[in-house]
Amino acid sequence: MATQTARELAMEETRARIIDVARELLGQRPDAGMGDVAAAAGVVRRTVYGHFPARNDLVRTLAEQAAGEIAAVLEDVDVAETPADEAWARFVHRLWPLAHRYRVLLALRRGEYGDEIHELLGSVDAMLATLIRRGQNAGAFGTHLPPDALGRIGYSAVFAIADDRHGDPALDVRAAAITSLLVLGVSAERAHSLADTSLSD
Amino acid sequence: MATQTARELAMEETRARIIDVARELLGQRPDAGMGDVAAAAGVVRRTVYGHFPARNDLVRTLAEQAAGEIAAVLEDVDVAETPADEAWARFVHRLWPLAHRYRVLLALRRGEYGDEIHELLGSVDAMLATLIRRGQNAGAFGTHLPPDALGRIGYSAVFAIADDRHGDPALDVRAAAITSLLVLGVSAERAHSLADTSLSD
DNA sequence: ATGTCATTGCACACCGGTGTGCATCGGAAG
DNA sequence: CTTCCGATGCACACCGGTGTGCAATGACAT
Repeated sequence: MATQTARELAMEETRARIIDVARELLGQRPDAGMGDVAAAAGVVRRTVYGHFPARNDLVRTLAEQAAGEIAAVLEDVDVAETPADEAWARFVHRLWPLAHRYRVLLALRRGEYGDEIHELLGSVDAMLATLIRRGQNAGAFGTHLPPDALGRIGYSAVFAIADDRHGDPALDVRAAAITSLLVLGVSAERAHSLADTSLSD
Repeated sequence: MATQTARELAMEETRARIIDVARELLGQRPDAGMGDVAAAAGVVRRTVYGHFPARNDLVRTLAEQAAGEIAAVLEDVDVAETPADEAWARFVHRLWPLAHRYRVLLALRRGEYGDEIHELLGSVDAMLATLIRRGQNAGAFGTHLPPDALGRIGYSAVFAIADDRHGDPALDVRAAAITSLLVLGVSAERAHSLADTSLSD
């Protein structure tokens, strides 16, 4: 019902491929140019401009996708019935593949592409802070930092580990879950237990 | 015995001022140009090139200073007699002013200025890993990550907090110490105790 | 007083990335 | 078969930053 003609399909496929390689390429080299993106997508520079009039439009699309996916995961995981620390553990496990997929977020987060785009991540931060606050009120998380900061730091720990480790994914995600839980003030025992039980989820 | 003439002194003063503002400016905006640096130093662009033939020379100087100062602190603090976790707490307290001074390090660390400069930070990483390994062997730190990675992540946590918090320095450094100790697998009680006793040091 | 030399204030050439214009091709749509 | 239209391959202008060249200035050294 949405699209029909093989033409439109092929066009969307091209656009999708551009987005894919851009996410990958800008993740590794945030200052890559439109020419690099085009080459990686097996397309001519001019064609990229056909889909994205300006570089910023491309980046914004990436940011929107990332923020959307992460927000969806967070919303899905942060239900009032589950303890906050368990919700966080689940969050990290489901965030993990995205953390690699959206290495661009590292660049986005530090505002490398301007404020407009940086603010797209704002809603994620807000949701994160809410979860953290809930955990602090329940005594599950520490209060060595206010909720919003604790959320950002815990979140950045996950990305830092994703950026650092490139071994067995199963081992790495476990390390990320444990470490980020420790950041939030969860005890080592509880952190290990959560990381293990969330694996079988 | 080193330098005498007022001329040479004034020149060194100019050079020092350029370095100072460059550290500050590139810390906030890593992509600032030589023109920006010059303007901030109250000098003409051409003069900056007089002291630093290429932009990279300026950045390298900054990186060398930063690596040197941090290595000095680390060497000073990591003595075999003190428990590793206490050494870390002291390290964070003395690193804290530098973390603000050398916000450039954030950019350096992610290799934004090329590999050559990135490697200047290598010795710091190595010293960090040694300290962590000592702590792990003594049971003071966790083993959820290998020593080198744990060192980098703990270190990056400190910088992440420095980047995030800009309130009361005394409170912020305490939060940074506690949080980074938690990352290393130190218990919350011990972390708080270390953060407090290191304050009176 | 004379010379030295860091700094100045231009001038430039160069480069790489951006974004646009336009004629062209070729396959799908009608 | 003709029309449509996305992709191509050029062209180009523009911009901002880099690094250099050089004459002029003026403070300091001798």
